[in-house]
Amino acid sequence: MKNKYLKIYNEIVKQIENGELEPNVKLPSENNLADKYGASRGTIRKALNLLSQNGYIQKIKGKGSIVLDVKKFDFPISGIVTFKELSKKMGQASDTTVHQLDLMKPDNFLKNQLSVTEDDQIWKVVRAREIGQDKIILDKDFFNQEFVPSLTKEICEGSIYEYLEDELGLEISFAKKVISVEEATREDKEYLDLNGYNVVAVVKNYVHLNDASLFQYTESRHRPDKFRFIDFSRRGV
Amino acid sequence: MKNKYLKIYNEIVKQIENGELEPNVKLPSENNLADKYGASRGTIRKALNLLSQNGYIQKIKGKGSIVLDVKKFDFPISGIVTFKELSKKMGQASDTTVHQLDLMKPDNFLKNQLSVTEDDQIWKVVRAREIGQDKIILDKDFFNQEFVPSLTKEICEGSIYEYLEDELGLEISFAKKVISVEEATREDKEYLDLNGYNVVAVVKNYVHLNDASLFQYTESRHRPDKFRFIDFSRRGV
DNA sequence: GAGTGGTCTAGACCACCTT
DNA sequence: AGGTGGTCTAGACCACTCT
Repeated sequence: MKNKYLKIYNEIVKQIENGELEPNVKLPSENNLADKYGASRGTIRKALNLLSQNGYIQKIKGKGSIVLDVKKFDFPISGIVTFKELSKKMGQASDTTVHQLDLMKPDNFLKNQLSVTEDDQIWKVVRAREIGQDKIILDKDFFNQEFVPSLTKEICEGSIYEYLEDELGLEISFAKKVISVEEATREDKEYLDLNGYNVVAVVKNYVHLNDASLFQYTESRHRPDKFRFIDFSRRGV
Repeated sequence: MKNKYLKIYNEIVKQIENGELEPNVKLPSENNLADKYGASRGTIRKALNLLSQNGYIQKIKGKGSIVLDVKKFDFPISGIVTFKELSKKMGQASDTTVHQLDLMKPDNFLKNQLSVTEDDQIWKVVRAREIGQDKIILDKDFFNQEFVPSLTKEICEGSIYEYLEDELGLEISFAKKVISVEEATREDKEYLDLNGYNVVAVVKNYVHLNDASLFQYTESRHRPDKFRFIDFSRRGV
């Protein structure tokens, strides 16, 4: 993290999360901060815009920037977050069971979801996620082998993302998520503790790399009473 | 719209949505665009970053910016979108039935959701939304009267947002949404065509004005098979 | 009128990719 | 080596808010 604006951003985030900067107090003005951090106003503005986008502050023209009550915005899953990060945030014991790990030819469904041809090979990973006592989430992951040459049970039991980013150096860039509610399949009922529910909340995730290529399709199927998705958005942009 | 970077952004958006700029083609370089639009590189970068955030392009360091396939990203409800905009996008006939429109004292639940005191008065609006043949969405809106002095049945049958923004000049700034799945209440069953479902997809929406004050709480309750929520997000920020 | 955030400019250096 | 996007600077003018 050598970027000055990121350092400034992170420092202020820490101060807000610590409580050093309390909700509703005003930040110093941009010119003030520029002096304080030895940066130009442009760099300060870049940091403040990040804070604004992520719901930490509100900028008001002619007045200043005020700190928002970030505690009221409990755990933000907005964006791309992995199961491991999530369960850590919730502070609960978690466990992963790998039910399937195969290299296969894409069927028609997958050829549609991932942009692959007949010849490509696809990794299929099916994992049940346990938080607290119950198996609550069924993750079905599909990777193009072109990007992920090898995959082991051990990797799947931990965080595949860590492996992809740290070991393989893949740079995940953006994702489209589609959230819906579907009837529970036989597979859902077999692998999850559905507690009598006959529907699941489904998050379909299309993950792209830095060069915009689509390399992963994921379906995350949640027991409805344990599902929450939080979205923070600003009007206009 | 007098901002130069917004004009440039909108021009390029139009070109992408028209098909003048096809997916996977490279945009001109930033220096090129700066000449072309008679702007500085900083202004061009502002426009391009907007395009990137909204899923129109992908910027790749050292190479250039490429156009993403925006048609694959069908209707994006990401962010704050009103029912009227949504039904227009889906190109279907739509209808709104106002079941309740009252000025009331806040109960404990509302005092928690909205930041109001005993003395404030709250508008409560309950509306059923029909798309196609079925009543699919039940909207329960709560406004602080401090911000919305008067409200009529006619306004509620159209778009409350248009009224708030155009007539009252309120500037909606940001919102937090929480998506979950809940058991259908007696109210849901009474006002909606639930088709046998006993759960609903619920979007709880906390809407803030420009000065960060919370002025509206909304619950949008959807029949599960008709519910979709789409989220586009970039990693890191 | 003084202070604030929003926009825009012109120039500089860097890391990265292509050739 | 030359082009590209990413960062940073210093200065300018504007619209808005407060007093």
